[in-house]
Amino acid sequence: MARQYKIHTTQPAHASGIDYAKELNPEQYAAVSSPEGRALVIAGAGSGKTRTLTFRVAWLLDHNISSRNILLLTFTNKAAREMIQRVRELVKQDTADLWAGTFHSIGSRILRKHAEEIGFTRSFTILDRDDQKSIINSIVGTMDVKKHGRRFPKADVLIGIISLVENTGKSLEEMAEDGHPHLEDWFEEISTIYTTYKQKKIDSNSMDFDDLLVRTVALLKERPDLLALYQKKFRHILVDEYQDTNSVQTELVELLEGESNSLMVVGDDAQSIYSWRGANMANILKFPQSGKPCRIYAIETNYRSVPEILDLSNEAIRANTERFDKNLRAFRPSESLKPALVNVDDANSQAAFVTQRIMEVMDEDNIAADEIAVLYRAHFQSMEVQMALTSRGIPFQITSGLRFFEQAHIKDISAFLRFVCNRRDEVAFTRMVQLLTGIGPGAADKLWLNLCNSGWHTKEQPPEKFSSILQKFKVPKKAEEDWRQLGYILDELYNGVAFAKPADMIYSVVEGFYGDYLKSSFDNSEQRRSDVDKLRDFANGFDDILSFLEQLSLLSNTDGDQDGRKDDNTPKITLSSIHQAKGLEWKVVFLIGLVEGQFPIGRVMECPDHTMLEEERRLFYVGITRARDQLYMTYPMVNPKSYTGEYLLRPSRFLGDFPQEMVETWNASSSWEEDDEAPF
DNA sequence: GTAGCGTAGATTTTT
DNA sequence: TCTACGCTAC
Repeated sequence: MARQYKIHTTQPAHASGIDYAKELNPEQYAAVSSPEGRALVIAGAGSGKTRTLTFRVAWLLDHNISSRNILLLTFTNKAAREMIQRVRELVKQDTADLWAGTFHSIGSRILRKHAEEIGFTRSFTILDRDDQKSIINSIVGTMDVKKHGRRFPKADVLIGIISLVENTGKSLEEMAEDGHPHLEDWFEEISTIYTTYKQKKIDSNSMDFDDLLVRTVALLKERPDLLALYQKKFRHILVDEYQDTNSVQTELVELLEGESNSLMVVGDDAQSIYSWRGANMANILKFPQSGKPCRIYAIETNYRSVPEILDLSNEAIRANTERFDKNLRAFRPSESLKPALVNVDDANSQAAFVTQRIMEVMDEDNIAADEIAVLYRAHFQSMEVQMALTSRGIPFQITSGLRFFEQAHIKDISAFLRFVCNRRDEVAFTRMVQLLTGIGPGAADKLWLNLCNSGWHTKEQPPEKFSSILQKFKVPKKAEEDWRQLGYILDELYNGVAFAKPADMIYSVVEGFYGDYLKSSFDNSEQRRSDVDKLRDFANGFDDILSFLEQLSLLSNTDGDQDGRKDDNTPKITLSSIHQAKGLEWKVVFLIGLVEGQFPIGRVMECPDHTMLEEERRLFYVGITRARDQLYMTYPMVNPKSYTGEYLLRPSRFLGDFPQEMVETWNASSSWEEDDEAPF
């Protein structure tokens, strides 16, 4: 009898030991194991997009791709960090060589390396919105635009126009032709401001966010040798949230892709919500039509939401015309609990409803506070909810417009550090010296002019001590003592040879000057003081002042809570704009303020075509799909403090996009005895 | 030219 | 609620 001998046909095990076919569903597996070349992954909401991307990185590492040959582009720094973290847990391999981050941070990284070659220094400053604003305002101040009689656009508007020009690659003229109302009347002036602004950035060795993209692209285009270098490096490029890329970002990606590199883009056209920042959904819709062969993978199994919520979201987005047709299938079983459509009297009763329901859900369903979110179109809609939660003592965190790193006191302190590193940083200098009593905008400008005329900052070597430099300049009598003190502080930050450590710099500034300033200038100085201490804690993680400053300007607030302002571990309700909620999920979600004029926001109605309305609808879709188990959609019926005179509100048109039997209607009216206000 | 105070006016979304 | 601006007194 013949002997039975079995040959094991198992594949050679991956170094990581991951069984990909088992860990992933067939849709995900197909994408993860895609061969080299171009690939488009359309991953619906809650379908495990991040999981797919992290496994893709692991897969590459398992197939002998070195981590230094991978570039991972994400929408936020936080997303990049989390993905790297998960990859590291998957494969026990060093991933330090892997480049991962936002387009802006990658751009910044490349530009730092080659700054000298394009007329900047390594220590160039990154300008945030606030910095841009002061530059623009100072330019506008030198022009006389008042005499024309008509109101000249505000700095914010001007920045918006300039940014759109940079991010779309269009010229000002083209923008004007596209019917930008602000541009028509003031074309000459805006054009001058634009040119001056660009020059000012160069003079002050500074770049704004747009420069980080535009200049990177320009550098790679002008320098084929560098381009070849980076193309050789990034054999595999992965891009997350591709639906929210703008044309400059696409250009950068395609440059790096070159002829032979692999490019995988992941996204969901239904979640494209950043067109106001120049994002172009056509980038993902037309990705397969570039002429290069492209594989397309669709991931349509939703693991997040119960069918009742998922079906609603599918219906809600259907009214849009511009989209890949897809239908997400629910993995989870039905809970037979329909999403609630709640009408309330006004914003106050809306807040009362949300608060009361939150307490019930926490109590009865035993759901933790950090599993609950209140989402809205715009931050002002959350005011009443904030107050209601506060008065009931329910802890919440809000990812609001005022971001940690952009608060005045944080920016004041970083102005000192910025100036010491980049002596051409006019914004930092003028901000810093205006903190001194007796020096206002006028004196600050004059001082800067004198400094520039002395030619001091062009002398890189040997650097004189700051105190002796400052001594040469006359300041108003009132400011003389502070001025001397400023010199001493700056000497502590930079002693003529080396920079102090970031945390020590902050200490010097606070002890030497800013601590007293805080006390005398703000009524909530203790709060601000503790923010400053948090900033110092954050700085403790850095040895190098340049990378500290870079992080300071590149981290957004959603990133920041991980680093800068982690205070305690009590679970908290989340209050967030829908934009900032992208990519996140909660068991219970409240979508509030669903009325015409607020959501969709008023101005989209003026727009002749449907593109803006469709984007609002996608935003609504993103909101719905954040919910796992319970969804409450509320709409107030009156707005007593309306500025526009619209007293009666109408429910959002989006609430009519789905069959009404998909939701349960709630009438939440307040009972008088509990109300503070009498009916008369 | 600056500081301090009062009032009107405003609110989309952010790397 | 907060902020940006203009007015007034130094």
